[in-house]
Amino acid sequence: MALNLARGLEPRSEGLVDALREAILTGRYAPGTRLVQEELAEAFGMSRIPLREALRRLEGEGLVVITPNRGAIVRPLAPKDIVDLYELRLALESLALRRAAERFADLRAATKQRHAQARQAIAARNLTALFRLDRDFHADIAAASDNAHLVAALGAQWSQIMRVMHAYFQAGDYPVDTWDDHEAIADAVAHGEAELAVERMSAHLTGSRDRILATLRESAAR
Amino acid sequence: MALNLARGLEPRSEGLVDALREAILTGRYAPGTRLVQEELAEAFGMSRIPLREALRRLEGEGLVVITPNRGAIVRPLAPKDIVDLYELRLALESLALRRAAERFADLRAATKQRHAQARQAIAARNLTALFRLDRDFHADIAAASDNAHLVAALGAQWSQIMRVMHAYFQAGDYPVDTWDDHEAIADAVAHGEAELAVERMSAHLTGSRDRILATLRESAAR
DNA sequence: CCGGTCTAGATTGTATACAATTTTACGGTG
DNA sequence: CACCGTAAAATTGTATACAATCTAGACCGG
Repeated sequence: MALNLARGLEPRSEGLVDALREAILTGRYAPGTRLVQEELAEAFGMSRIPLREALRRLEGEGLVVITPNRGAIVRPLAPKDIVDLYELRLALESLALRRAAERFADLRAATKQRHAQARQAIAARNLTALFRLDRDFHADIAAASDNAHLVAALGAQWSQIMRVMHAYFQAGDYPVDTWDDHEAIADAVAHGEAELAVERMSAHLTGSRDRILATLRESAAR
Repeated sequence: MALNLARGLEPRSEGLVDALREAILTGRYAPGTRLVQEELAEAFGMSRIPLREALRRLEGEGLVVITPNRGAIVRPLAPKDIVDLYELRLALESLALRRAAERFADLRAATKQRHAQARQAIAARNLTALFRLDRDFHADIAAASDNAHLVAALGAQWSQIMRVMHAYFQAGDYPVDTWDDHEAIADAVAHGEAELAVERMSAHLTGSRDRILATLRESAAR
């Protein structure tokens, strides 16, 4: 009975959903990629039954599109999707910021720490770490809203955006001033200045969105 | 060549997801209800394989909670969930209204027509029809926003609220002034007065939310 | 009576096998 | 060469069977 703890005790499909989601979010399965059941089942070392269940789960999350009798693909994302997603996201983040500012949530220390870690990650060209640090900031704000459904909605939105970024970004593309923006937003929240925080978030997201759109156009042109 | 529109030709799990979702949304399976696979498979006339896939799909949509080796239940909803959902919903509806007002979307005729149909439904004590008419108004606004992701987010939110209402409402509980509110909102949108529309929506939703919370408390007390 | 085993039944998890459908490859025809 | 039918291969859909796990109740010692 060696390492049965990691996998042996829980159903196969449990870890599988996370593994598949991770692979889709990190772009290992890029938008539009066909997900052939037997290949995946082989790759993850199980039969097609739990695999199919995992695909249905991800279909429900909006990460996968399943067409009857024709199989599953990673949900494609058009430029219009990016625009729509960011529009939606600003509304969600604004709500989160207002709720966080109401209770004077103080994320300044954590944000500052992430800023330092980000410098290291940039030096090391560690794109994955940068994404994670970025996500953590926004997740902290969402959590500070104390609204589980808002957290879920923001999480779903982040997943979609993340897929494009991982698919088309290089380490150099990551905007340097991200972390300054974050600190400015955390400051406003800590002082209870919700509308200032929202304004800063709006600028932050617009910049981020336009950079993604530009990168997407570049990739399409090549 | 041949049109494969026929229902009989598509996989069993397709119609199944819709049937199960419908049953959950209409409260036939109320929040907290255990969903035993063999029972359901029997009821829908198929084996557990497609049924399990449907449950996973609904899990991804947030309507069902699956615990490993212990089965699925209809996701429970606490009063706090209602509050959070309405807070989220107002943010989403506001965004939709602003986008709809930008393009002076004119929903007045459709809204007026639904008002008339609602009168009949009230007279006939047809609660299901009332819910559908209510949903159609909000779905129209969402559609007018021309943002597919916003539509999806609003749809998910509506599903959650709908479950509580179906579970605890009687026909008499449905607020009469709903349809006047809708017409007032449609008027503001048609005139491009976004902020007025938002203000009216806010009042509309607050009233709706408080009525649900009151009904919920009543049910709990009994 | 209380709290703790322990076993039988109920229920979930998944591999296998096969049916249904789509895709691909191919040879004939104009 | 393009255009079809058509059969083979690939792929998806699902029923069955069995293993793994949980649940409920009987039983027992305290």
